[in-house]
Amino acid sequence: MSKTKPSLPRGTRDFGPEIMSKRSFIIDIIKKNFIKYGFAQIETPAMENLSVLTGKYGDEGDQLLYKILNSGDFLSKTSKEDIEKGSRHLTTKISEKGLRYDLTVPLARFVVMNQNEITFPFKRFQIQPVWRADRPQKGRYREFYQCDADIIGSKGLWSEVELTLLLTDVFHDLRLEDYIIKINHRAFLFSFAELVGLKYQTISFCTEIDKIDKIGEDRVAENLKALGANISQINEVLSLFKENDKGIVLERLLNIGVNKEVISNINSYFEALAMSFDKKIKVELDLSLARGLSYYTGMILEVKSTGVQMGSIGGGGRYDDLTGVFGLKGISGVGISFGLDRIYDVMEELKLFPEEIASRPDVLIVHFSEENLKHAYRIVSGLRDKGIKAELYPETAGIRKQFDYSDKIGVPYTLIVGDNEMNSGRYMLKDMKTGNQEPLKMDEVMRRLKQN
RNA sequence: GUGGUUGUAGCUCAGUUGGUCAGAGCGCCGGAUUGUGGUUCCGGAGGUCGCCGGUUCGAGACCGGUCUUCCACCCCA
Repeated sequence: MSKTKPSLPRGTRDFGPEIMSKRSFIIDIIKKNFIKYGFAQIETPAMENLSVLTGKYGDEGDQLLYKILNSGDFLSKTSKEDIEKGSRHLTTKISEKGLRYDLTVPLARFVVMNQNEITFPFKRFQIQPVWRADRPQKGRYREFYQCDADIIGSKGLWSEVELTLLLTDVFHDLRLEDYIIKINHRAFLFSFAELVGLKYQTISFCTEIDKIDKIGEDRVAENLKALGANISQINEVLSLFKENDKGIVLERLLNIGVNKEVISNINSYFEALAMSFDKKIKVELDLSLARGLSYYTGMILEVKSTGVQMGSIGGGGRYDDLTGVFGLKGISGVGISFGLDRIYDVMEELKLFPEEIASRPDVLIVHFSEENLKHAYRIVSGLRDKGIKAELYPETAGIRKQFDYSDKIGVPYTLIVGDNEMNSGRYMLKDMKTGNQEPLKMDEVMRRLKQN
C-alpha cells in the first residue's frame, strides 16, 4: 500500500477544538437572535440539481459553481460530438448536480416545493456551509458558512426595519462594535444608469460604481465615459454620492426622476430606525453601494467592518420575484446573511473573543494510586449528576503530571483524592488560580462548584 | 479563470555570492520534585529544507513543473 501525504483541498480548513469553540460562540449568538426574532430553522442538502443552481448567479456565478460528476460511467451518455462542442456543453452531459452556492436559491426552491405547507409570511433561518470555486484569499474561502434569515411573502417595510434591528442585536451581542451597515436601493442605481445614458448597461454601470472607494472617482468616471456615458451627468451622480444631508439627497433623487414611492419608502425606513429602540443603529445610506446578487430588486444592504480590512461580513436585500424562476409568481422576500468565517476573522484580529468560551470542565479530579482512582469513580459521577462538568484523570500518574495537565486545560478547580481524603471523608478542593486549597466534605465541594 | 507572491522542526523565524547551514527561540517529552501545577535548572525527541524533475563535482539556496499561502483583477460572505 502506498502512503499518501494527507492534504486538504485549497480554500478549505479543519477546525480544531479552540477554533470550534469560537465558531460556536458566534453561531450560538446568531441563532439565539434568529429565534428571538421569530425565525424558524430549516436545512437543505449540500447538493442541488444543477437545473436549480445554474443561471441564478450570472455567468460569473455559474463559473464558480462546483459541479458533481455523475456516478458510475459518466461517459456512457456522451458522444464524440459532445466533446467537440466544448466543456460547457459537455458539463451538461456528465454532471447534473452541484454544491450549493448560497442559501437563498435553495430557499426559493424550498418555498416553491413546500408552498402548500408554508404559512406566509414565512420567516426561516438557515446556518449551513456553501461552496464557491473562487480563488482563495484572506477572508475568502471555497467552503464557508452563511447564516441567513429571510422573510418570504411580505412586502411591508417593517421587514427591512426588523432585519436591521436583528443585525444590530447580533453584532451587539458579539461585542463587535466597529461596523457599518450600508444600504442602497436598486431603483436608485437604475435611475443613475438611465441618467448617464447607460439604461441598457446597468450591470456594467453598477460594477464601475462599486469600485469608487477602490480606484477613485476619476477613474470610475473615465471608465463610465468609455462605456458611453454622458460626462456631465456622471459628475452629477458622483456629486450626489458625496452629499451628506439625507434630506437634500432624497430631494435630488426625486429631481432626477427616481420613483417617488421608493424615496418615501427609504425615508420611512430611516424614520422607523430613528424611533427609540434603545439601540445604537449604525445604518448609512450609500448611493454607491452596488453589490449584491443579481436577484435583488429593492433595498440592498451590506455590513462592513470598520476595524479590519476585510470584505463585507454580511449582506442582504429585497428580491421581489425570487421564486418566479421556479414558477411561483408574486412572492416578495427580504433577507440578510452573516458571513460566519469573516466575522470570525474580524473578531480574531480584533481579539474580541471572550477568554472563558473554551470548553473545559469545572473541576478535575487528581489522585495518587489505583485505589484512589477507583474511589474517585463514584465522586466524578456524583458531581456530574449535580450538573457539574467534572473530569477524572484517567490513569495513575505522578501528581505533578496531573497538575500540569490541569494547567494545560485551564480547569479552575482540582479535587484531590488521596489516602488522607479517603480516610477523613474530606476532599482537598484546590483553586488553581490562587493555589489555595481546603479540605471539604463532599456536599460542600458540590456547593462551591455549583457557585461557579 | 489571468498575473504576481509565499513555503525551512508542532509554532514564529535565522540561514550571507550554490561548498561542515540543517539552526535559534517558544512549545513538546523526561528528570531534579512518588501529596501539589504555573518559576527555575538539567537532559531528550522532531525536519529526505512543500512535492517532482533539471543544471552542477556539489542545491535549502539556481532553473522548470506542481501543490499551498497571500495579493491584484473578477466577483463576493
